Amino acid sequence: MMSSMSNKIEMYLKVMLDRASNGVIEVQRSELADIFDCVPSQINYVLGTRFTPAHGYKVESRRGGGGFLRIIRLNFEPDTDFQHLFEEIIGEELSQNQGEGLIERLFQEGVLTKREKLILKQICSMSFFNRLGLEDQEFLRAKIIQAALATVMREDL
Amino acid sequence: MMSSMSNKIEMYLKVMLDRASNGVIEVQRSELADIFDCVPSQINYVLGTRFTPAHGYKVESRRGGGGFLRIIRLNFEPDTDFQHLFEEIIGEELSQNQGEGLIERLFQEGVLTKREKLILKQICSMSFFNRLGLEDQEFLRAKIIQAALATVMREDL
DNA sequence: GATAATAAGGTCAGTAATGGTCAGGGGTGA
DNA sequence: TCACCCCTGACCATTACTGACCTTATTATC
Repeated sequence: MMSSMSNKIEMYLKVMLDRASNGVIEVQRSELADIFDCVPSQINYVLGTRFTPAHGYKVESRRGGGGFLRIIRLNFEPDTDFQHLFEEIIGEELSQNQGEGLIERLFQEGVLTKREKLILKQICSMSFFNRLGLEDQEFLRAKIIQAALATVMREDL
Repeated sequence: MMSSMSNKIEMYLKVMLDRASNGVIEVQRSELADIFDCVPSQINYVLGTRFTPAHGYKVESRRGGGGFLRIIRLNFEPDTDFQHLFEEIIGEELSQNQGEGLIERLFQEGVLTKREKLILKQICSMSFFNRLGLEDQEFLRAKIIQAALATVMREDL
């Protein structure tokens, strides 16, 4: 059930982003918290767990009077970002949440098919990972996505 | 002889699955335990003994607030090659050669696309594996192929 | 200008709400 | 007796939510 408050807030923001022509929206944290009847810091929780760079979003903000949150959907330029992603983001370590976010994003961008997305998500969430230390888990996730990307990037397919 | 509680829970879930249009249901463990007046862990027992890939089902879950169990029916009949395949590789360990052979076979049988085959081979030959002991390596390979196979057989794809 | 008041948003530790695991007890039939 | 289910409960792991306290920007006042 996708019905936790965090999920609702996430969907609400994504609908707003879809409606915005340029993939950028600005909202006020306190106003959003009012709409969903939650504490303001819950908004930060949602942003921190669902709108990270790995998920394909960037968040900017400003405090004080006239403050705001600006959520930017990063657009994916296949020719440049693909290579960039492969080399830089994925060389690091990925939490499960970030890994799934990245896989989902690659699907949204048409890089992976739905089946491939589900296979990779499944592999990245295998219980086997629990045997490993946290660092190894995150490294392995990164390597798995990297391996998949390396294959998908091949030109002879 | 009275049907055991596990049998009742099993039937209940299978009726729900029949009613669901796409062979997928989501339930809450604690809610189900409440309905049958049993401890929550009994639900895990039922899932672990009756809803495995070898039985033609796959279970995904999420912990924490808003958590759930998702039961997915797989798209193959009992007593077919696929069932035997699952039984074969469950709990087994696969050398790199065996792993690649199995992946190749699944491709030949039309279960995996060419891209999926290459992705899985790439993953199974990652250098990361060298950090692990031989036993872990082989176990991980088996788990990866199981995960991919179970995913690809989902009814809702 | 300098300063105080006001109006945002940020952080983090703690609590609540889920599901997972495992060792063990209790039947039941061969 | 022994093997095999079924069932339980204590303890663990993960995700969601809250509130107290902190930082920064703008605006009003002197």
